[in-house]
Amino acid sequence: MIEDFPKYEHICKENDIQSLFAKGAGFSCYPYRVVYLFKPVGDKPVTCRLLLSVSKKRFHHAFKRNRVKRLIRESWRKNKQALYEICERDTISVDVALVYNATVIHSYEEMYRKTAKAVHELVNRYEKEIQATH
RNA sequence: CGAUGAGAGAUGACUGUCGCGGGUCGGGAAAGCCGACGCGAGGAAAGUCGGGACAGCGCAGAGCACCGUACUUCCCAACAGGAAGGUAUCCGAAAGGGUAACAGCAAGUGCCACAGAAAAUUACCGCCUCGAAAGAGGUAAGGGUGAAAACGUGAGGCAAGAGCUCACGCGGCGGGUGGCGACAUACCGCCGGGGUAAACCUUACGGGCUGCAAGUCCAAGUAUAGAGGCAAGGGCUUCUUCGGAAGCCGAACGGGCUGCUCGUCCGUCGCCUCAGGGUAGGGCGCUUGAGCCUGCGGGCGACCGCAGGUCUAGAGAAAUGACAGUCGCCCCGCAAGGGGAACAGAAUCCCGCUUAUAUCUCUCAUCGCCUU
RNA sequence: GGUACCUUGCCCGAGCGGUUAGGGAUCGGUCUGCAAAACCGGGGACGGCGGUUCGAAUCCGCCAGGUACCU
Repeated sequence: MIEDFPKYEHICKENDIQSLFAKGAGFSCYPYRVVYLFKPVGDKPVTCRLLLSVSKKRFHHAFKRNRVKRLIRESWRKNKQALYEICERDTISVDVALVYNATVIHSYEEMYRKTAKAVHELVNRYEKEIQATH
């Protein structure tokens, strides 16, 4: 059970972000808008990368945006294991963007449940896509 | 002990588990590997309002424009910052304290709505003189208008009046005296003034422009804008075999000298050689500095000097977090217990200012009460 | 991160120290069988807080909100 969140799991490159939002599929799962893109692993190990977005429009103060992003990161690293299991099984990588759409800051406990739900939903959608292609 | 005012400071502590960003060390051929140690948000990190450091560009020179500052002396790298004073004004019974864009409308120009006769060389009702009257002249005390009406009060004086004269008061200029100075003045002489400079402006002093997305290096890679050489010499239109030719217009045109002018310098068509733009990626800039702490000395003070100690974030779509517990702090409750903790997140770095802030601590001043 | 600028009714938009123009929209009326057009009339605003001034939308500070540019 690995619960870390190292640098290579961040999406930083401009090109990666553009291709994720251009090609990726998405769904809403309050308080998130989830955008994801499965892609072949290439020469690197299986990786589930994450992009966070908390808009200045919804939170004017920088310390509130930081707070939300830290809570999401914390809950993501605790919940990403389910996603890794299916990726390891099919040897495929995935880029995920979580856009925070709520206008209030939830407690950590609640945030944990919401993120678990979003990851669960993402896994379900992937399984359906796999079944459809077969 | 309490109240009021001013100033200074703090911005919870510790333990465990998991996680993040830098650093150092060890292992490893290397890794998105393993391990150890240590560091990791603020007083405002904010606004970007001043001032610097630093960097690039520019800089023969002169003038103008533009911008900033504005009581004095001192401090500071510098400032629109600070200290000590002066003056004005406000609060207070007093002690004392707060506030001030605080140079000049007695240099010039402009403006002063409505009302009013008149808003600056004024004269409506008045008052006085002359005149039969119409009117002419003198005058600015009183009335009325207005935010503001040609120093205020009293006396003398006069036809009536008026700084016309005198006393006191306000103010200006010159001199004396005191103070480094702003300035003060129960001193002397001369003078009499509407307001407005956050109106133009005047005076004095100061100011190159742009900002780390500054700038610079690397690998990859080529546009033609850079450099050099040969050489050539303006612009427009038409034709063209793309070499050039013809016609017309003008004595040039374009650019640099960071807004303008003078002045001054450079370039112009084509060919060859060198060099190597933007975008995306990585490195440097990037944290040792007008640094912090302690002690001693100097100064009313801001601050300065000396000695010793110390290293205290450095990211890059951007780390500094989550959970649990214990002890402090505040609130509710007799108690068990329950609840709460403001404003707010570094982005090149400093010094200030401004704005947002819960709670606590300390110092000083004044007043009140109690005890000795 | 840095640098310039803007804010006047529901919307657009003049105003540069002296009662905040005008147009569109809206509401009421006239006209019409009803509406549109036309005509008449009404309500409604200087982003906020201070300062200068007799007087501030205007001049000067400080906040708030918004826009553009630099990569």
